[in-house]
Amino acid sequence: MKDVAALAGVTSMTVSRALHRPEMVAEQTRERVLEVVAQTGFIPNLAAGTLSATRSRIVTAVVATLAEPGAAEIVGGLSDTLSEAGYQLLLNQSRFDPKSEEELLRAALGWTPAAVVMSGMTHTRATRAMLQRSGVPVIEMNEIDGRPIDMAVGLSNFEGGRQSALFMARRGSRRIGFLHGSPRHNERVRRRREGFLKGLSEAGLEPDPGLTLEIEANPHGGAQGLATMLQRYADLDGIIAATEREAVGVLQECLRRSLAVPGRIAIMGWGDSELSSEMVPTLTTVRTMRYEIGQQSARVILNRLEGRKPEKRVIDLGFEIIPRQST
Amino acid sequence: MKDVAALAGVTSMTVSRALHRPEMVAEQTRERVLEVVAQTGFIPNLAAGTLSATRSRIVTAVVATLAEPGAAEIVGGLSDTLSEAGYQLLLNQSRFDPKSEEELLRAALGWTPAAVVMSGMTHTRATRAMLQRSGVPVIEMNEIDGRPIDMAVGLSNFEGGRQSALFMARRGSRRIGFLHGSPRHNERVRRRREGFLKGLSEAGLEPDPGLTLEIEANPHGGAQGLATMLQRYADLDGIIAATEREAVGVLQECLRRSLAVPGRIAIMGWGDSELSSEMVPTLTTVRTMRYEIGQQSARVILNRLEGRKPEKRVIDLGFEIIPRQST
DNA sequence: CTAGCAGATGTTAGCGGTGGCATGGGCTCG
DNA sequence: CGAGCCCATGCCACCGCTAACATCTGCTAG
Repeated sequence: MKDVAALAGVTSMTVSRALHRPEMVAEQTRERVLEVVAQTGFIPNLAAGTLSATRSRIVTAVVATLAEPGAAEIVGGLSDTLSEAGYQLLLNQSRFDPKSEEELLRAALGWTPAAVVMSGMTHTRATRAMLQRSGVPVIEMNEIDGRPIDMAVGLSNFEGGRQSALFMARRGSRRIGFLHGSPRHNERVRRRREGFLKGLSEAGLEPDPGLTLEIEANPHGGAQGLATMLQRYADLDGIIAATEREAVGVLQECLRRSLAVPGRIAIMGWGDSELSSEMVPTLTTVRTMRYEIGQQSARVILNRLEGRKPEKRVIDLGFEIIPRQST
Repeated sequence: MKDVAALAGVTSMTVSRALHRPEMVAEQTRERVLEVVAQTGFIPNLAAGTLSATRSRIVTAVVATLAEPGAAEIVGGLSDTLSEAGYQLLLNQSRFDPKSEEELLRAALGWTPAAVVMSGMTHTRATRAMLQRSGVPVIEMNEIDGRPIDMAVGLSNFEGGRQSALFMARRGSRRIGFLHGSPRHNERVRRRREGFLKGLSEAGLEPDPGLTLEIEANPHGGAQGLATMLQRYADLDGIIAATEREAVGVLQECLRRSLAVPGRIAIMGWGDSELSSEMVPTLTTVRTMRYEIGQQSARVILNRLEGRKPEKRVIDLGFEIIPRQST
C-alpha cells in the first residue's frame, strides 16, 4: 500500500480511504489513487485489515460432508449469497464427527470469522462453550427442533417424518417402511424417524420399530433395504426412503422384482431434485428447501452483522410433499 | 496471548513458542503454558500470524458451481486432504463466469493464500496476470489438454470423448448422439465434444455435427435430448450423455417410448457414481476420479509448500469406461 | 576460579493496514 | 481583513503475533 501511495503522491492512509471511504477523499485524488491501484494490481492485505477490525469478512461453515445429498446445495446457497455481500466462505467437513467438528472450528475461529455456520445440532460440550465464549453469531442449519446455540434455519424433521407417514397412510398404505441413513451423530435422521413412528400411530397403524431400517446412503442401499423389509413384512405396501437417490434404488428393485408401483408398493423419497420428476413412474417426494436454507442462513448473518433489527432466532423454511405417480 | 503469558508467568514470545515450536521451550514451562491455554480457551489469531509469515494457511478454491455433479466430490477431496494438513479451504463459486471468477479471486488473494485452485482452464487475461504476479501456486483441475498457468490435475476430456465414441462404435452402434451441457466458458465440454467427433470419424462413422446436442444439465434435459435426436435421426442407435443423471433421464425416456436398451438404443453416461450400477438396466459409464482429483490437487499443493521436489506440472488421473448392460 | 558455551527466555522491531487526532489550506462571513 | 470553520490529508500508535537478536543462568572444562 505504501508503494501505491508513493506512486500516487499521497500517504498510505489516503490510499486506504480511497479504497474504503471514497467519500472522504477528493475526487481528483481518489481517481489518481484508483488508477495506480488498477495499474499495479495492488490487492490489499485482508489479514492486516482484520487485525485492526477485530472481525474478518470470513464466514466459517462446517458441514458433515459435501457428498451428502443436499449439503452441496446448501453450501452453494450460502456461498452465493455471502460472496455477493463481499464475505468469503471458509468450508470444512466434519465427516459426522463432533470431535472433528470441534477441532475444525477451533482452527477456523483463529480467523476471527464474522459468523459460524454448522449443519445439525449435535456438537460437543466444548464446541458450545467455545462458540459462546467467542461471541460470534452462530447458525445451525437443517434442523429446528432442538435448542439452538444462537440461531437456527431449517425445518422440523420430526414434523416431516410425521407428515410423510400420514401422507402414505392417507393414500392407502397399511404397512409402511422407513429407510434412513446412519443416526449416529445425526439428530436429523433420529427426529425424522421418531416423527415417522408418531405419524404411524396417529394414522392408527402399528408403530413397529422394525418398520424402520438403517441403510447405506446410496441407491444400492435403497434396493437392499427394500429387500430386507419385504423379508420382514410380506405385506409391505409402502416405502419412505431417506433421499431421492435411495428412492430411485427402491424403485429399481421393484422393477427387478416386478412389483407394481404404486399398485403393489408405494414409494416416497426425501429431498426433491430433478431426478424424481423424471423417473418412470415419477416419484412422490418431500421437498426441502436446500438452496434456500443456505441462502437464508447467509441473509440472517448479514442482517445481524449490519446491525439490523434482530431476526427471529429460529427460521422454519418448512417442507412440501409433492405427490406424483409413485404413491 | 499476552494474557495467557501473564497467567503462565512468561512473555508472549514463550507462549508462541510453546504452541508452535514446543522443542524450544523447557518441558515444565511448556506444560504450564499449555495448561493455561486449555483453561482459558485461548485461540491464536491467525490473521496476526499471517502478517508475519507472508503466506497464510488458507487455500482458495473457485469452482463453477457446487451444484454441478462432481464438483462437490472434488471439493470434498480437496477439503479433507487440506484440513488433515492444517490448511483451510476458502470456497467460491464463479457460476461459469470468468469475470466473476476474476473478482472472487481478487478478493481471495487478499488473504495471501498458500495456493489457488480452480476448475477448468477458461480464465480472463487479467486473472492470469494477477495470479502470475502474485506468485501463488495455482492448480487447474479437471482438464489437462490446455496450457496450465502453473499446474494441472485432471484428465483429457478430448481423449475421453474420443474413447467413448470408439467404445460405442465397437459395441455396434452406427448412429451415435452426444448430449452435452453448455459449452460456454466450459472448455471441458468443448474438448469432449471434439474428441467425440474425432472418435466417430476414426471409427469410420460420419462425424456429423448434428449428432451433438446441447441440453439442459438435468435428467429432463437428457430425456428431451433423446427426443430431439430421434427426430433428427430415425436410425439413432446410441446415446452418450454428459452426466450420470442425464443418462438416467435418457433411460427413462426410452422406457416411456418402449425403446429396448440396449437392443434398440445403447446408452452411456459420463461420471460414475452409485446410480448407474443400480439402474435397470445398469448403465455403462465413463468413470472419472473426482474425489481423487481433489485429493491429488491438495497433495500437489502440500508437496510444493513443503518444498519437496517439484511434481510434474500436469497430472493425468485418467478415466475408465465401465461397461454395463446398457451398451 | 573463570572463560566459554548451551539452553531457556526476554526484548525489539516490524508484518500491512486503520482509527483518531493533528495539521494545513482555502473559503465564508461579519 | 481577520476569525472561524471545513474539508482533505498526514502522522502516530496500535491491532496480535513472530523472526532475529540479546540476555541471563547454570554448567563444563581447563
